[in-house]
Amino acid sequence: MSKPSRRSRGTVTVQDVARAAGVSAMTVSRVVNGGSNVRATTREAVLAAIEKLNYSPNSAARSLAAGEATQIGLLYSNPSAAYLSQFLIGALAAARRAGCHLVLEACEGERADEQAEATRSFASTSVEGVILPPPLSEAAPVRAELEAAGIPWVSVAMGLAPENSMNVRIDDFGAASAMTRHLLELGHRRIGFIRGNPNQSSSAERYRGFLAAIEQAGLDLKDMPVEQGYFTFRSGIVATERLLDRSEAPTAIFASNDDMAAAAVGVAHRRGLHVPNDLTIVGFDDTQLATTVWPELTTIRQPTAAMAETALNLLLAGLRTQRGGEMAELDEQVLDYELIVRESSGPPPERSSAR
Amino acid sequence: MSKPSRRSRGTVTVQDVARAAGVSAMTVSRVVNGGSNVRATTREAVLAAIEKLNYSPNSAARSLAAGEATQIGLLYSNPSAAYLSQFLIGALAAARRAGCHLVLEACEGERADEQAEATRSFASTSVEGVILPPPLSEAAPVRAELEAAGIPWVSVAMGLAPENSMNVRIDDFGAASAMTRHLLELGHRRIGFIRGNPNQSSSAERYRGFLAAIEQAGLDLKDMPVEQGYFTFRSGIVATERLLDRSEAPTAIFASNDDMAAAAVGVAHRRGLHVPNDLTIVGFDDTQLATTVWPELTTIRQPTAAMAETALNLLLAGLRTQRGGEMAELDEQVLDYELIVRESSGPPPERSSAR
DNA sequence: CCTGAATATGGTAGCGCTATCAACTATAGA
DNA sequence: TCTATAGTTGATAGCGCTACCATATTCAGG
Repeated sequence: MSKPSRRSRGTVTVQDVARAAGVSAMTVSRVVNGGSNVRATTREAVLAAIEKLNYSPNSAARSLAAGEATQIGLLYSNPSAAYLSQFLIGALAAARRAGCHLVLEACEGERADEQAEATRSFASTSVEGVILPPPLSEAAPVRAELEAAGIPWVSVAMGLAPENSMNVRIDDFGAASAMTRHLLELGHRRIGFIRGNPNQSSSAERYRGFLAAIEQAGLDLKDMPVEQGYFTFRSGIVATERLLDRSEAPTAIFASNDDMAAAAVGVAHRRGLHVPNDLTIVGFDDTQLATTVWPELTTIRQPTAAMAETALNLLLAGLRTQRGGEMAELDEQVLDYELIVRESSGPPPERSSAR
Repeated sequence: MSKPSRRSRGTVTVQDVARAAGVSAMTVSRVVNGGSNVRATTREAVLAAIEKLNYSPNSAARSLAAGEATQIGLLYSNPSAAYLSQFLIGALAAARRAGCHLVLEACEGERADEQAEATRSFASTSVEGVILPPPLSEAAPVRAELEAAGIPWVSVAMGLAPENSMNVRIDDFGAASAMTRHLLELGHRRIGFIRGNPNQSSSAERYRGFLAAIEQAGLDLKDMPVEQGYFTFRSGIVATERLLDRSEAPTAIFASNDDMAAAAVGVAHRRGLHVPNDLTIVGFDDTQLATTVWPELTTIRQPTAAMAETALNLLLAGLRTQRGGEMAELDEQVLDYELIVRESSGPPPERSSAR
C-alpha cells in the first residue's frame, strides 16, 4: 500500500512494460528506440507488452534523460500562408517525434537590422538550432547573426547552397525544365516566363531550368518574353499585363510561383481571355491557392511538409554529431518534386500566337 | 574533479542559480513560477542571478516533474491555409510556454466515419486534450468520439456554444452588425449578403447580425438579396453571379468570409465592374487573402492567433482542475474583433443601384 | 517577552526515461 | 574443453525540475 506518489493515475511507464514483459526497463527502452542489440524473441515480448498496456513514451522524460535539444527555432518571414501552414505541419510532426519544441519567431521586415534583431532574440532564448524557410534561407544578416551566436541552422528551399551548409531543397532546375517541356509538348512555341524574386537563388534556378528546356527543344530564346516578378500576387499582375501587352503575346505563361500564376489568371479573365483555351497559365509550388482559383492551376508540387521534417531531422542530426565532439557532416538533401497537371494548361489556340 | 556526468556542457540549472543567489533550488523554482510566498529581497537576488547566468528553465524537466499534460491534440480539417497558419502560430506559442507538445491530426473528410476515425487516433496517442478549430468545432461525430474517450476539448469560433462547454470565439453577431453599419454609413441601401456554411453556427450569427443592423436602420429586408455560400472561393463565385444577375443588383456585397469576398472581386472584375466605384465588396476574417487580392478587402479581423492561445490555455486550465479532483469550470471566452477598412469599400455610385 | 499563527525557506524524494558500465550468455575458434 | 569475442541484458545513477512536508523565520497580539 505504497502511497500513490505524484504519478498521474493511469500512466503506463517503462517499468510497467518491463514487468509485464519480464525484462528490465532498459531493455524496453532499447526496443522502443531503434532496438539495437536485442534478441528477436525479447523484442517481441516487449512489443506485445507495449501493445497490451497501450504504452506510449513520455517525451518530456525522454528528452530530459537523453539530454537532447529541446528548443529549435523557426524564423519565418512572410511567405504565403499556405506555404507556412504546410511547413509548420511538417515541422511540428518531426518536432514531436524528436521531443523538441518549436520556437517561432516572426521576421516581417526586409531591412538588415530588423532581420538581425529578430534573429538575435533566438540567441537569448537558448535555442539550439534554427530552421530557415524561404526567403530567409538566404538572408545574409540572419545568417551572419546566427554564425556570430554559434547557432547552427538549416536552410530550406535554397536553390543553390553555398560551400558546406545544411540545406533541404527540390531540384528547381529540373522541375522548371519539366514544366517547360509540358508546355512544349502541348504545342506552345511562344511561352512567357515570370521570374521570381532575385533575392532567392531558387528564382535563378527555375529560370535556368526554363531556358535549358527551351534550348534543348531547339527554339529561339528571343521568342520567349520574360518579365521580372517578386513572388507576390501584385507583382504577378504587373508582369502579366506587360506580357499580354506585347505585340507578340505568348500563348502560355509560366509563372515562378502560384501566387503570380493566380494573378495571371485574374488578369486574363479581366481581359476576357479564357484559360486555358485562349491562354495557358502554369505555376510552381502547389500551394492552396493553386486549387482555390478557377481554373485550378497546373503546377509543380513541392513536398513542403516533408521538407520541413527533413530539415528538422537534418538539424538534429547535426546537433548530435556536434555534441559528439567533431563538427557535423554538412549535408544537403534533395527531395522529389511532382508535376501536377490541372485545368489551367492546354494546347494553344488554333491560329498560333499573335492576335 | 568529479566526472562531467551527462550534462551538456554549459547548461545553467536551478542549482547554479540557487548557488549564485545564496538560496535553495526550491526558492529559485518558486521565483520562476509565479513566485508566491517569496520575500521581495530574496526574489530580487534570485532574479539578478538568473539574469547574470542567463538561465532559462528546461521545459522537459519542468513538465516531467510537474506531471503536467504534455500532448495536446489539434484536429484540423481544411480551413483556409491562412487561418490555419495563424492558428498554429498562436497555439505553438502557448504550447511552448506551457511546455506541452501539439499533436496535429488532419481530418479531411466530411463523412461522419472519417471524422470519427481521425478523432479516434487521438485516443490511442495518449493525447490529454483536444483543440477543435472551425469547422470541426461543431462536428458531431468528432465530439461524440471525444466524449466517449473521455478526452476534454475546447472548441474555437463556434458561434453559439451549447450548454456548458469550453469555447473561444468573437462576437460574430456584433461584428456583422458593425460591418453592416459601415456599409449603411457609406450610403448603401441595397446590400447583398452571402451566407456562410450552415454547418457552422457562426454563419447564422453573422447573418443575424446583418439582419439586426438592417432592421435597426429601418430598412426593408426585402431589398437585401441574400445568397447561400459555403465559405469556399467557388461558392463565392456562384453566389456573386446570382446576386449580380438580379434585376435589382446590390451596390454592395457582404460576404461571410474573405474567400467568398475575394471570389466576388474576381467576378466583378470579369464583368467589368470597378471595385469599389461600381461595387463595394467586404469580407470577414482578415485572412491573408484579404490583402492578397486587389483591391485589398475591407473586413473583420479575428484575433486568430490569440484565439488559439486562449483556447490552449483554457484547455490546460480545465485539465488542471480536472486533475485536481472536481470537474473543470466550463467556460467561454469572447475576444475582441476589429473592423478593418481598406480599399474595397466606398460609397455607392451616383445613380443609386439598378442598372 | 512569550505564544501561535502566518509566512518563508530548505531538504528530500521522486517524475519517466536513458547513459554507462558491469555482468552475463551465446557463438566461434584453438 | 576452454578461452576469446561478440552479442544481450540488468543495476545504478542521474537528467533538471517541482511536490511535499519539515523547519525556520517573521510579526501580530497578549
